[in-house]
Amino acid sequence: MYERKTLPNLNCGLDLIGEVLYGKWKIRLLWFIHQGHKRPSQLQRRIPDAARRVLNIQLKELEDHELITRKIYPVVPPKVEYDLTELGKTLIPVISALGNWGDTNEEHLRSVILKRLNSESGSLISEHEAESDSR
Amino acid sequence: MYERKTLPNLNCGLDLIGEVLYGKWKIRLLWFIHQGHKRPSQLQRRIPDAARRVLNIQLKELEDHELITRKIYPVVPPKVEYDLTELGKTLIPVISALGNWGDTNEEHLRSVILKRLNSESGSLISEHEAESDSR
DNA sequence: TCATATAGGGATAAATTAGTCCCCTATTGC
DNA sequence: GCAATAGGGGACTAATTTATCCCTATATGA
Repeated sequence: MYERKTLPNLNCGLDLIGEVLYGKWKIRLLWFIHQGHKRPSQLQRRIPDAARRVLNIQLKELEDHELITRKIYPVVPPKVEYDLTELGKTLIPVISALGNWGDTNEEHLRSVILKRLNSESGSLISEHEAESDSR
Repeated sequence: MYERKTLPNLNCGLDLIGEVLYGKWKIRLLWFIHQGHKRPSQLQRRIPDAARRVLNIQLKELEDHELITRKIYPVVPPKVEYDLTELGKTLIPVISALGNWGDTNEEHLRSVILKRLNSESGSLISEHEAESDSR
């Protein structure tokens, strides 16, 4: 396992929430679990861009941080279910606020993000290509 | 400059906000600017753990994403001031919600974060050392 | 017998982010 | 001239996070 070389800051609330929420897929995992997609395979289907391995690791971290619980049913084939803990549930309104802000400003955000990407020279994709599926 | 090799997901609001808010110090930068610490040197004093270089880079990203503006006064020695844009201002309540959640659950979070760090084997620091300044 | 589904993990590589070092500009003050 | 102040940036390295590849186990169905 990877071993940290520097200690995280844990001074204020923002440090703390950052520590448990950073991770490319964590917020989505919490959200989908909240929506009732509790089994690993369901979550993987909802987040197809993430590698299985990575979801497992981030789920484990969420569990270690006590935002979700992991229940193993002793059946074959194996069955596992995640649920939000009480603490995890209190995070839902916050995540919801984040998502709403993003949705509200969707156009603007997509535009400035793509603008920045394109000006990075290599230009992975043009702003045009991004909208029309010309292939 | 570093050039991305994979495109970010920009499907939903959570993807979008993630794209503009990820970065170790960005949320704090927005927060402190909101509090009136507008000049680079002031921000650096408020966030001493961050390297100057890194703050500059993240400030530039926030500017590119139009969450802050950068005003240069043509004086010597140079003077620069950052301000939140209208869009940036709408993010303040969300950041505030994040911080409040972290503050509210401070004890629990610090405890589980440290527990996880310690169990990573190397044990950078003991839960004890963390609280008493025994040196 | 072989493929499928379910859940998971070790080793390793690639991508990304953060941090360090050193240098530049121009003025005021000693 | 030299130091301090204020704000930056290039080149490079280190830290961290994400992704890939491949392997385990068991029961069911074709």
